[in-house]
Amino acid sequence: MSQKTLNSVKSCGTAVSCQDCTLSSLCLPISLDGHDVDRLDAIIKRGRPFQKSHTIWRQGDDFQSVLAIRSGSVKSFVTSPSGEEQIVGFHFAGELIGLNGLFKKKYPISTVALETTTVCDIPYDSLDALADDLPELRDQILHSMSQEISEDQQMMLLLSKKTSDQRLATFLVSLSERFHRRGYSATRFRLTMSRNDLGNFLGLAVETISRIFSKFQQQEILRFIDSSRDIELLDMDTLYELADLQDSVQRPCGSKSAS
Amino acid sequence: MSQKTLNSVKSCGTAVSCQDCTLSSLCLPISLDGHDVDRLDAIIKRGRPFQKSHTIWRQGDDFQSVLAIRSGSVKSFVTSPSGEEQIVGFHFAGELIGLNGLFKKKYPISTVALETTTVCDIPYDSLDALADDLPELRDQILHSMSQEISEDQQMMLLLSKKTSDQRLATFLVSLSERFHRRGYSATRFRLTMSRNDLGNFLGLAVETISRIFSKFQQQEILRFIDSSRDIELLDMDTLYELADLQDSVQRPCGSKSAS
DNA sequence: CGAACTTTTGACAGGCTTCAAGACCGGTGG
DNA sequence: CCACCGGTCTTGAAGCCTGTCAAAAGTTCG
Repeated sequence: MSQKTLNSVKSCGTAVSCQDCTLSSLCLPISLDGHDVDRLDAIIKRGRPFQKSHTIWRQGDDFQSVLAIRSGSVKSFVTSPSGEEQIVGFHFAGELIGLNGLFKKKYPISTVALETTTVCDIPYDSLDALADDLPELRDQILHSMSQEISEDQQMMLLLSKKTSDQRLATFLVSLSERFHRRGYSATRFRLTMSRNDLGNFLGLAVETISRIFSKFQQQEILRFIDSSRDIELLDMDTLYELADLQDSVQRPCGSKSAS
Repeated sequence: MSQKTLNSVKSCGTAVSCQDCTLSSLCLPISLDGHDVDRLDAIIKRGRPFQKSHTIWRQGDDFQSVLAIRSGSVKSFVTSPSGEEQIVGFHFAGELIGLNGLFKKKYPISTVALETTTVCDIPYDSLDALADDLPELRDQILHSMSQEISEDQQMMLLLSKKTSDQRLATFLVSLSERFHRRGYSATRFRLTMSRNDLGNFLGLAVETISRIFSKFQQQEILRFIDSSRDIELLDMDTLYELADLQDSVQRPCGSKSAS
């Protein structure tokens, strides 16, 4: 295994500083000079890991801080008054969560750990004060929120217009690109969420997810390795064709067969 | 008609200033003192109205400005590579559009006028410069984007989990609250979008929309006045029950029958 | 007043959900 | 080490909600 595997954030013990953190270029890719990083470093708290299924915050909780995920993964969901839940996103190492709580000072969504997950805690008060002085940080926050809006709108298109096959293909391709961008394999990774979560997120029944995975395996579009959670994507061309995705960045693995 | 009607923005000729505009409290509800309003006023351009079906900007166009809608209404949609369109929002007088273009400096969605529509044009360069000095304006922008995220996530829940009846009820209740908040009638308004647009937005076929409207009329939940675009909501209780909405603000018209 | 478009209504079909049952998996304790 | 147990995942059969196709009725506007 020459590829680094997920969830192995190098030397991220409680004592490590932002400057030394392997995620620094991911979680806050802003052009802070040494002094600024120190200031950010000073306000960040590093707590103990969250266990699988732990609720990190609940919809309606008072907004306290933004979290940078250092390892592990989480799901975020909204709950309707009648109790129906809709997963609106999965987040992995190197991603920032909780930003949209700063409007109304309450978290608008619940967030739960999908596996053992470690985070950096950035208390809002300090972040707010720091942002006043740092235009780059403000831009970074705007950037994150803007991107979230675009992603959510792509999800609306998916939920409104795509067939079940296309939905699953879109999801896999998106995950693939996301992992690739962070330096992990684009074709082989672990699905840390259950089939249930996947179905919920994609607007499909669990059984449908399962059936499509079976079909995709038959068609040799993908395969599972050992468990039903470790996946290898075999036919990216077909997946991309099905996904009909906005060219987010660029196809990570090879060019399309013809072009 | 004691109620003011939609699209009648009092004395909003090309010469009116922000200070005198009847929308000022809506489009930029920020605590600017007189001097600041003058500065904002100076950078705003008031163009001629857009005609129905006019494309205000297209997905991928260079980001130039944010628009405040003074009268009329628009639809915004994303387009997938294969050409499928998904309407992601409708916007009415007093609302700000185009904000999420400031990430990537391109508009991520297309926007088209649903009827004759007038706007105030706020060029980005000047807005950006102004925002540097005005924390309130920055907060307002963050606030808008944060709200958009929450709304989009509610739409994901709708598209993923709700039946066609619930979707239409949710839409009507949302519109009702939106109009009410802006001082218009909560029970009687004009649907400026076509059944087609409505179906597209709600993830349903045009025919389904039409059928549900017919059913709702039979059940005396609503009725149409003169045309198929002018609607009156008769049974808000049933609509709210169907909608299963997050208590956005508060029921505008009367309390629920029991409580 | 007619052409083009929007809206409505009906009949039918299909994709996905629901219901049900069995297989598989991971963790625990004897 | 292996049997057991709860949960997850898979697979099959049946049914329903909504989409599709088709045509008529209504609306808009030159």
